[in-house]
Amino acid sequence: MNLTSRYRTHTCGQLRLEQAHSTVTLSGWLHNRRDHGGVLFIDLRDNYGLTQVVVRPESPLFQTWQDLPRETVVRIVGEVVPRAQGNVNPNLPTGEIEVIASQVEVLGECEQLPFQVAGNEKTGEDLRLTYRFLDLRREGLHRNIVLRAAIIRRLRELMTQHGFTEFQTPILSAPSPEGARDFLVPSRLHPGSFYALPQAPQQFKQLLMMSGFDRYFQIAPCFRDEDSRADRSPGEFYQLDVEMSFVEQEDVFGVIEPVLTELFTQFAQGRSVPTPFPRIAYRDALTAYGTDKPDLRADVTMRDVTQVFASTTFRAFAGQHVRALPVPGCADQPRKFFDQMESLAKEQGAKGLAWVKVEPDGVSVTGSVAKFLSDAEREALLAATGATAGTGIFLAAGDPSEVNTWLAPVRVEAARRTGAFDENSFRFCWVVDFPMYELDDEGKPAFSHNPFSMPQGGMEALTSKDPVEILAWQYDVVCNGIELSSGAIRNHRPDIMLTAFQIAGYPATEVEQRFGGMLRALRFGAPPHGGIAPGVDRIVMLLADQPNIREVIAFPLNQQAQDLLMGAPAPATDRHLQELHLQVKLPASATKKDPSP
RNA sequence: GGCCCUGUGGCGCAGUUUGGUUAGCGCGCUUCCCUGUCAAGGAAGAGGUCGCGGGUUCAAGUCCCGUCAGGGUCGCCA
Repeated sequence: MNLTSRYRTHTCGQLRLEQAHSTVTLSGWLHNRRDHGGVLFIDLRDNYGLTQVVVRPESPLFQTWQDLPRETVVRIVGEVVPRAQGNVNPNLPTGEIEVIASQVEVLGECEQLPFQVAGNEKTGEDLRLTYRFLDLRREGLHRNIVLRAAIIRRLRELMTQHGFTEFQTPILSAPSPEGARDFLVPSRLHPGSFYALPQAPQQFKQLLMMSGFDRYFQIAPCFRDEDSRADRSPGEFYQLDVEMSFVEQEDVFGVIEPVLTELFTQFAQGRSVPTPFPRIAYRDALTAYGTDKPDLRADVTMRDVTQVFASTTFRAFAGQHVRALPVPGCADQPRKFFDQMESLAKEQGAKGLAWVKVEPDGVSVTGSVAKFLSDAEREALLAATGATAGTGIFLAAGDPSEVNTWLAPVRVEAARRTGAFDENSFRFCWVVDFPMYELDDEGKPAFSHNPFSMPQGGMEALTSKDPVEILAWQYDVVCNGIELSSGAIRNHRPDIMLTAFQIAGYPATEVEQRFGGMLRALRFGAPPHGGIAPGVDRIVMLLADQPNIREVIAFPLNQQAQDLLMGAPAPATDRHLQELHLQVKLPASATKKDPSP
């Protein structure tokens, strides 16, 4: 690798004692200046590191250097000298040397900064996004983006080693039949018609399996017009899109689990990656963790204790589904702890959160609902939860579709507070056995997740079972409570697909009309196949230990899906609209901000 | 679309609960001092219609109403 040019003989992270007494040229940004009056220290920064440049008052450059604002881009020529004993900076790779500058040339001037690049001062995110190029110079974000590149490079290597071939699939494509909102692109050649940006290359990768390529992968851009979250960027994201022919569910796991394990171990920086990944059935995940993306770092689980309160006289629990969350080690937790857990549950929509604490005798309990429990209920509750002295038990009662959700954040936070939480590991799991159908508002079966998944049991299950009892060959891989990916063994049999859609209320004619391309391909010799698509941004977010996905994306949109730096989206010019045969009709809400006189 | 939090010099924050003299602090910026710092140190200084509009009051950064903006979250994300 040769990085030298007129502008530099070395990078700012390169010089060591062995280059001492040689003349070098460096270019970079003026990171920081320490002016001692009689001696001036400059930190020069580039992508590779920092080098200390020294200027003395007898130098003709002294005044120039004193006047240069931070973040000015300069080229310097100087002599590398070893630092005196005691002046070595052990925190800096280049800390054993410094450069005595003899020439300086300003390559790029810098105006007053909106925020400081040096250091780790907090800054509002909208300002950071407006000046993203400055933000990206800062150490933390810069490092995240470099890490992202290293992770993606390693993913390519690992996938190639496993026999996968990398593809590119269209960006201008057809609207997705199901799912999130599409981004549409108007067609100039076909007035009134639109392309859609792909929400995922789902159909293309299946078609590639039918084309005989056997193992496909792509670092695939995906576009969804949905609202953002801390772990979900609005508009666009990347996924490691994978598809394999002649496989069953365990064969997909057998490839992806080693890839994720190897990737995470390499970049884990001391954190452990326990294997094998546990397989948790969807229904069990809801019961034990209150969510289908459990954070296994929290070492406590919920229990269904509806039976304990089957004949209770306590009105809040009577006739309800009751879930218990036993949390050991609560003996010393103050009342405030329990109150805070209750507010967590309330944020999820719970009306309240009951709790009791087992006293040192291991038998009696105190707490918000202690006086409402009969002796029999108390004993049954302790037995059902395995609670012993000092265990706090949180209790939520209500509709089965809601109670789990209320306790989910309590489970994680209570574990964190009581030390039953493993901060230093990546805890993966496979969530499996998703239901194929669920009942909609009118009580009719509807696809609960992916309509193109193969039902477990195939045609026989579809024709003989109650739809809500049918499971799909569909799975998620979850790490530390973050859903990295969904995946499935696909339905490659047209007859089974038509029957599956029929159960969800779609007549064959409609399926033929909407998914004709896919059905046609299935009729010309489709291999059994399946795949998965872990989110690249979320992987980087986990490995960079960032709570927000925008910290691992160079140029993310803000929550309103705007690019504050480039000014997108923006109104189209009249010429654009004319070429595309479009007229803009603004909603009332968009015009009221600018009332005409 | 709903809910929660936030909005005070260039940047980050305190002050708002309980209205009351000149709105504080840190960083940055300007000027000066300083020959070994690496978050350099010291002295002085500039910089604010407290997001915007309306209201209550003798008096509003502080209370009330509305509105805008940013973040989080629910819906949504097959």
